[in-house]
Amino acid sequence: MRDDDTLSEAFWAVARRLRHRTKASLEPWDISPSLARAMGVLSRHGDVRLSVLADHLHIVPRSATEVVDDLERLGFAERGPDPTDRRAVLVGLTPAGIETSRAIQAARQQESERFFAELSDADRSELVRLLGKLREA
Amino acid sequence: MRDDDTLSEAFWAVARRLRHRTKASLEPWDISPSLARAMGVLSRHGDVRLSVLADHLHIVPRSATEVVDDLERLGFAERGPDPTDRRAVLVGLTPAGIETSRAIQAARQQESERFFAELSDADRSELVRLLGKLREA
DNA sequence: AGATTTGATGAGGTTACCTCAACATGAGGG
DNA sequence: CCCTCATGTTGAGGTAACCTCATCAAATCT
Repeated sequence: MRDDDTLSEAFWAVARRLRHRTKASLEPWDISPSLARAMGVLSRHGDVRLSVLADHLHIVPRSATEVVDDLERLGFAERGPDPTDRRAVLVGLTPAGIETSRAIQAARQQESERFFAELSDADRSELVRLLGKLREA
Repeated sequence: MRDDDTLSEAFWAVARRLRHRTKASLEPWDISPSLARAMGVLSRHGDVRLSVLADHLHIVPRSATEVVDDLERLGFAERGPDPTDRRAVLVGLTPAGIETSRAIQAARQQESERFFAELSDADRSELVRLLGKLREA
């Protein structure tokens, strides 16, 4: 009964394919997956502290500093003071960042749709259900 | 109907969890996931050329050189000449490598079983079916 | 007020890759 | 047989996306 092994193997094979597709869909903007993810978080949450951004990305704050550095360099995000705590930094998208983020999310969603379109509607919701079970701790 | 987006999100959430588990299961041997993968390939295919190992790992040959360097340093693999081509190098596991590889694979499978045990038998085969569809080009 | 905690960042490290160039060996054509 | 071209591996050097540890200022607790 070693199809559990087959299961994780199959899972990673699909993950690899999905990852390549996702990466390809970012090509028009010449932006890395990790920056795109960060922009997604910022577009969903508005101005947040750097440490909050780090939490959402599941990285340590020090690493978020670098992500924000990169986004600032690209003109997609900017730092501002937190009025309630002078140690803290609030990070938010610039107008250019908002626009780009929207475009990226649209493209990414299209890619995702195309990828999972290999499944029927019924199969897709089945997959959602199964993945939902595996997400929980 | 934008649950396609939810789908890839859910997929990555599960991937993250599975990756952490897998990594944790390697702790007793203090070996990196990439070396463990390479040992898996070597244990399945016996002595292979470095470039063949690279193919299996989906990395360029130059990177396989480094993987083999590491495995050799750990005493788990060794290089030998290819009798049919003096440019080539055959890589194989040492006895210690074979033993360790077996232990790792057992542990890894146990982890995988535990992970997917959150699903019923029926759900598991359903997931295998769905992932199978998504694997194809 | 003084001690402790917290938020961000400088310095430096790691993993797992990559490209490009060099070098030896092998294979095909004249 | 020699010459050219292709192939297998590796040296040199680079990158992305993380990490830890130390530092420093600002906030909070006692």
